This record gives sequence, structure tokens and C-alpha cells, in this order.
Amino acid sequence: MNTEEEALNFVKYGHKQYLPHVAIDCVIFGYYDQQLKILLLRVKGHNSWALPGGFIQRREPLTQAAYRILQERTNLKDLFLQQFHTFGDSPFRVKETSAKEFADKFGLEVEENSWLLERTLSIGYFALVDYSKVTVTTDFFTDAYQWCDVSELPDLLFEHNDVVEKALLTLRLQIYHQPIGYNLLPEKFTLPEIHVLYETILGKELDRRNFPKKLLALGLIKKLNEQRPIGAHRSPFLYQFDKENYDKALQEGIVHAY
Amino acid sequence: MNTEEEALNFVKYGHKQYLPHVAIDCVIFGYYDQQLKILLLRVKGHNSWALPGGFIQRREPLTQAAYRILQERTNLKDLFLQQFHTFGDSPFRVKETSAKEFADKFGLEVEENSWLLERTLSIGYFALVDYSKVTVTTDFFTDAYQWCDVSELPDLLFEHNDVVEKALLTLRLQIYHQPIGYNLLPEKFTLPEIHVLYETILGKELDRRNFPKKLLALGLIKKLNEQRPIGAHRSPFLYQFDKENYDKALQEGIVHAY
DNA sequence: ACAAAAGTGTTGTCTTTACACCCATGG
DNA sequence: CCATGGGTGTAAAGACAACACTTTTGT
Repeated sequence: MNTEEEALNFVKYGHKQYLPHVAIDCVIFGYYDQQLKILLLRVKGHNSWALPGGFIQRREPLTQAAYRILQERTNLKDLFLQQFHTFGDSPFRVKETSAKEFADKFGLEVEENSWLLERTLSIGYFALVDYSKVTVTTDFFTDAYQWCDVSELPDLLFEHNDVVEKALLTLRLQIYHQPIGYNLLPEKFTLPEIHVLYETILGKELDRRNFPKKLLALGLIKKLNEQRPIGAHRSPFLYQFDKENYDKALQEGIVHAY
Repeated sequence: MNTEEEALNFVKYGHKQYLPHVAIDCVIFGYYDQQLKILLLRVKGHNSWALPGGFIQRREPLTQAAYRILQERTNLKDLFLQQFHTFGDSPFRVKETSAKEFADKFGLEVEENSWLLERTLSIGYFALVDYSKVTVTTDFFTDAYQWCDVSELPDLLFEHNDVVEKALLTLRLQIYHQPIGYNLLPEKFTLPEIHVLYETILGKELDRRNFPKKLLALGLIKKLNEQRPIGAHRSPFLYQFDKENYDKALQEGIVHAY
């Protein structure tokens, strides 16, 4: 959807191809520069940022739609993607939009009865991606992107700030019973790297000596016989996820006792 | 919606009042006879059972719709209700229904272009209710109800078996970081009662002596100076949830360490 | 007095936390 | 040789798991 013609076509006839009343929004977490970032798109002709999102094709399974939308933006295939909440309470998600409001927001004239003006619930997914492998694609409605630190988010369009917050909460809870990191880190990583990643996600300090003990005890990572030169300091060893144990933990959960 | 006329009206004009393409399904957990039960409704003129559900009014916030639907069925106001997943992947949730299929299932003739035949995603909520306070109301589409043990579910309509399974999984995970029980038990309960409840939900045995220690240590329950006669045996003491601590734990989560 | 269920405390084991010194590397 | 960051082990405290006998009550 890159030309104005395609966009107008989408506005006018999109409801034939897509399900109205429901959309998907994606919180795409990437990890870079020791910070947890999320991908934001700038809405064309406007100074506001929003989460990437899209609609579900009429006969497309929901999960597949989420993967497609994500892939359209990031050109990534292999990633961790998870539904976390469906939003339908905020004022914006309760009422219809007027054509005027829509024109103000997106700079596009639509007819008063356009399907895009109807009330639309949003199904939230979050993804964990390897920042370095992502190439972002924008489309007609968006003219820029940025990776924004989660602690420095601007005011986003719609209720997207709430969506991000809920995604973060879910991620933080989840890290307690699922391994996380496989999709955020390169294949080989150092202990300090994964350590800072966990600290960043949880938003608190973790003991530098106890933390790797835990991961090793759980069998989630294994030490490689390689080191990575990092400049003027001692070279840290490289580690790798033990994919077998990792996947097992993903399925069974790391259950904490009662 | 109790008469055929109302039902036909709903089929024909429901889309003016309700959002099409999205519905809510409720897994209502009740606790009774030392078993975790869920509420099932029998679809009229049919031998199949289904979860209670309904549609969202055009300008009704999502959460409010879930509470309304639940209340219409159980006549309960104060309860724990939580969204857990939105379903849109199973074959039934991907394609449209034919008028014939609909007639077979619900014994009601609809026009081929009825809004009810369109693809409909389902937003799943689960509720924890005090079984003894529930009075179930059926409507035109349903002619019976039962509280069914979760381990003895029959084949349900649509993909509702999957929905129940996911709800159970969510509940079991949740019990590890949120207190559960306030809405499943009467105000005053005995230790054996809450003990069996937890065992039932988790599907495993919990030590009879360690279990209350934990709850008391967390400050979630407090002992009352009352006992309940239970026939030919020693009278157990009554306990109550410490609402203040309970609510705090609900918000902050009982976090297990890393 | 007997049967059935409730009440209660201790100990060993495991898990978690806290903590500081030496080593490698490049400039 | 210095500055910076990486690597590593131990001990104390707390949490968890396992376990059995006594009390109450109604019949």
C-alpha cells in the first residue's frame, strides 16, 4: 500500500478484503544499545507516532494475520510473537470516528460511511526481535520510523501508550516463567549482554554473579569455547541458548513453587 | 431474548445494536462439591453444550460488555472477571457459516446475508464465581444449563473445548502470582475448603500443613474465632480473606524471585 | 469406644542472596 | 602500568518439603 491510489482503494473497498471492527496492533520490542526499544511509525503529514498495525483478511487466521502484519513492517520471518490483550474500552475504541477527525489525523478524505470510521477493537500482539536483523518498511500512511526507548515514549496516537504499557507488564510477568532472550539477542552473546537485557526488561538490578548461575542451572544457556574481543578490556566468553532446553521451558513453563 | 419473535428480531436486526465480527465467550468457573466446575448452556433443540456468550453493543466498552453478558446469565454482580485470549484461528473462526449450517445448529432459519453468518472472532473471558450465589438464566437459544466438572467436559460447540483449556491454563499460571479464591469461596471458609480448592485448580496435591502456613505468611487469610460444626467430626475453624492484603497482592502480584 | 476429619511443629534440604578480589585487554 | 570491565566462589539466611501424632465430634 504505497501509492495514494492504493490507499484510497483501501479506504473505499478495504472492507471487502478485510474484517471491519477489528484490527491488530503490534508492540515490537527490540534490544539495542543496552536499552529495550519499540518500533514506532510516524503517521504521514502529522507529528504523531503510532504502533504498527493492520487488519485481518476475511479468511485469514488471526495468528497468521499478526505474523503477516509484522513481517510487512520488519521483513522478519523467525520471531517470537504473542497475543497479550484485546482493547475495547478507551474512548477511542468505543465510538465511531468522524470523517473530519479521520482527515485531520491521516490527511485523507473518506466518505462518511467508510468502514474505517467504524468502531474498531484492537488485538494487541507483542514481538521480540533481533534489532540488527530488522529492515523497516513504511507505507502510504507512514513516512518515518524510529526505535524508541520504552522509558521515553512520546504521546502516541489512539490509546497506544496503554497498549505498550500492558505489553511491558505482560512481558515482565512472563519472564518469570518463560525463557526470554532467544529472539532479542544474536545467536551468540556474552553474559553481560544477556544480563543487561534481563535487567532492562525487568527494570531492576540483578546480581552479576547469581544471574548466570540461574540460567546455567536451568540449562537454558551454554558456554562456548569462544571469546569476543571488546576493545580495551578483557574479552568476555560467548554463550548460546540451549535450544532444546529452551523450547522445553517455553512449553512447560518455568514454574515457581507454591 | 426469550421469545421466538425477539430471537428473529435479533437475527435480522442485531447488527444495528451489536458489533458484528466479534463476540465474547465466558468460561465461568464455580467451585462446588470439591470440584472445579464450569457453566455450560444447552443449545435449544440440540444435544450440544456451549459456553455462555454474547455480543458487544455498538457503543459499549468491551469490559462492560463482558460484565453484562455474565450478569445476564448468572445474575451476579460482584465477581472476578478477566480477559484471557482472543480466538480467531480455528476453522470455525476463519470462515463464514452457511444458513443451512446455522439452521442445523440453532433450529432457526436465517437469510443468507445475515450478520450472524459472518466470520466472528471470540474474545474469551473467565470468571470465578461463588457457585452458591448463582442463579442461571437461560434464553431463547438455550434450554438448559449444567455445572460441569472441568475434567469431564463433553464435546462443546465451536472450538469451545480449546477455549476452556486455555482458560484453565491461564488460571493455573495466574494462581502462582495472584491470590485466587476470594470469588470462589463464601466469605467465611475453613482451611480444608480452601486447601481442596487450590488442589483442584492446580490439579495436584498440596501439603496439608505447609499450605496454610504459606497463605498465612503472605497475610492473605486470617483466622476467625469461630468454628463450623460439620457433623460427626472435629469442628474446623473459619477463616476469612484479609481483603486489604489480598487486593494489594492482586495488584502487585506475588512475585517469585529470579 | 470408635471412626473420621482437623489441628499442629520440627528438621533437613535446597534456593536465594549478599558480597570482593583477581584477571585480561588496549591504550 | 593504568583504567575498565569480565570472571569467579562461599557463607549465611530464608524458603520449601517431608513427615505423624493428638484432639474433637457424633454415633
